[in-house]
Formats: sequence, structure tokens, C-alpha cells
Amino acid sequence: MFFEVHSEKKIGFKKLSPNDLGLKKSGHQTHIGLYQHVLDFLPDNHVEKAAILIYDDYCEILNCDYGKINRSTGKMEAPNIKSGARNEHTIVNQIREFASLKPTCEWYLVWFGLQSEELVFWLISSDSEDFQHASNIFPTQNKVYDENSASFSLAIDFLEKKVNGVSIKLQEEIEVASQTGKQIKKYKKQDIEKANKLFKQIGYSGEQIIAQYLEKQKLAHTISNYRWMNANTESGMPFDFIINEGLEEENFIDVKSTRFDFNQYLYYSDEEIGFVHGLKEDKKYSVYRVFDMDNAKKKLRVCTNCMSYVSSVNADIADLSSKMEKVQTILQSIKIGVRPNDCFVNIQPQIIL
DNA sequence: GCTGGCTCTGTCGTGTAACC
DNA sequence: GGTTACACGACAGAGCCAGC
Repeated sequence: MFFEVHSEKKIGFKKLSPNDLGLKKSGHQTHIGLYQHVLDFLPDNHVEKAAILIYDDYCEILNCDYGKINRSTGKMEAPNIKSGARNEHTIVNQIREFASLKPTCEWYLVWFGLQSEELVFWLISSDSEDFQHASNIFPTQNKVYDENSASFSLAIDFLEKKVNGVSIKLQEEIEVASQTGKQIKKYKKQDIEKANKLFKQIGYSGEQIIAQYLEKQKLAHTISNYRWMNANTESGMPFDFIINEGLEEENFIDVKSTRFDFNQYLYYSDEEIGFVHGLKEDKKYSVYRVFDMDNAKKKLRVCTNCMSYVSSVNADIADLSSKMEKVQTILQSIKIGVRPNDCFVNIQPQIIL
């Protein structure tokens, strides 16, 4: 999701000096020096950018002050990223904090820009597995690699997997933000919009997978029939399928899909809670949780019996709504998130789809 | 292969601002 | 007013390359 290398197609690879790392007591360096011709799309004057720092399994979006030294000749050169104030959470300060924990290691930095003009910094310590990969990819230290270099495509391929792999937590947060509308400052509006689009695609793919699964069940006479509400157009109903298990018995199915693990939060609107709460006793409601959607083998767990949870939440919503009315305020819509393990009494073992 | 000039990068002295 | 932190930029040295 994050990974689209900037069209300048340059990657810098540098061994960091003790002064870069802030490890030399006599040094006063307040920046890490970078090389020219990488991040040339940024202005010469110092600008604050969002940057992703990756170090082993650590991945975080931090502030980064990028710029160049203004020489007396008027030339702008020697690009660098500044440390900022001591307590400021910047790329340089975080790199120096990691380096201070292993003062005997050698440290390397890989950096490049994304099409979104965000920056990526990959910090590597000489005692890490990443260092072995980096040594294979980059045969020469302290060099700028471009698309004509054999290392470039190798590096992009490895870094794409690395960035997408270690940024799972960030992507989970964005998936949540896309479903709830929650504003998180570090994510740009485009990221949320992309995640929202992706989430809708994943939601529809999940429903398609369940439609195929139910078709097989129907042929095996495990169920008598089913109806897919969104097969042609989005129905707007608070459920996705109705399954007929016997002549009269109806089971309302809501398919909740995620690229991540089973226990990622499920999100309900107050309308969905009201619908489930209002079901008659002869009707059933289940969530078909489709997870690991990024893998070739998607997984399913069927979750049933959430009436106790729904009754409690519905009462709380009604109570809150009533209290708001007392101060001439209406409760227009609510989104609630809950982990499947915390709201369903019966959760069936996983099925590989 | 050697030399000299140019470019690039890292180091660190110094001025300034912030803080106590 | 003294101390500390930070930013700026001069300068040294390494690396590169053209000319011989």
C-alpha cells in the first residue's frame, strides 16, 4: 500500500559515521549527511516531511527535516536530515537512540523517496539478518544506486517485501481508520481513501468467496438455499446473505473480511446492532469472518450467538441516546469496534477456503 | 600511470537562542 | 550571567576524472 518508489528511481546506501550517529563526544553534528541525487525532488531549503523508519521489525512514521547546506558561493549542496530538538521524535533522533543501544555495531542507512513524496529510511546494524541481505543487494558501500544498476531491481523487490511486511501494524491502523472515519494525524487523507477503496474491494471479494462456499454447501445439501443480497448491486441491508437451513429457518449472515488475523476488530453501526437486537427468536444471526485475505489460502471462522453482547450494547446506545436528548442533542450514528472473541459465544474452528 | 584541478562529503569551530 | 543545545558554514581531505 505504501510502496511506490518515486520516479527519480534512486536509492542511497551509506555506512553511518560516529558523528552521524551522535556517538562522538567531541562532535557537534546535528544532522545525518546524505548523498546528492537521491531525494532531488525535494526543495533545497529545509522542509519537514513524513518518513517511514524501518529497523529490523520496527516500523514507524516519524518527522524528518530534509535540506541542504547553503555554501558561500550560493550553491546548495550536502543534503542532510536534521536531528531537531532532543525530545522531538524525528528520524535522526530515533536512529541515534537505536545506535546508542549497540555502540559496538556498525550502522548502515538505505534511503529513497516514494511517489507520494514520503521518505523511507531503512536502518541496518552490522549484527542483523538485514545486513546479510543488504550486503548481497548492495555490492559497494557509500553509493547511490539508480535504475541502470543491477542492484536496483533487487533492492526494490526486497525493500517492497520488507516495507509491506514490517508495516502490518500501520496498515491495520489504516484499515481501522478507513472503517471508522477516525482521524489519525500521521496518515494522509489519500492513505485513508486508498485503504477505504481497498477495504471495499476486500469486503466484496470476501462475499464472493462465501458465495462460492455456500454454493458448495447447497450442492452437498448441507443447506437448502441461500440468497446473496449484494450479488448485483449494494443492497444497503445490514447483512450480506440469508441462508435457509430448513424449510422455515432463516440465518442472516454478515461477512466481515480482513487482510489481517482473525481477531482484528469487527465494526458495527448502530443500525446493524439495532437489526440484530430486533431479530425474532426463530431467526439466527452469524458473522462469517474471512481473514488472511492477502494469502492465497483464505481462512474462515463462523461466529454465532452474540445476542447477550448485542442486547447489552443496544441498551447502552439507547441509554446514551436518551441522555443526549435531554440536552437537545441527537445521536446520529455510531460506529463500534469489538474483537470477535469478546462478543461471540460460539466460534467454530477455522476452515481453509 | 601520474598529476592537478574540481567536486563532494564529513568534521568541528563559532554564533545564537533557549533555559536555568 | 552562565550553561547547554542547536544551526550554520568554513575548511580539510577523499575521490574522481581529464590531460599529459
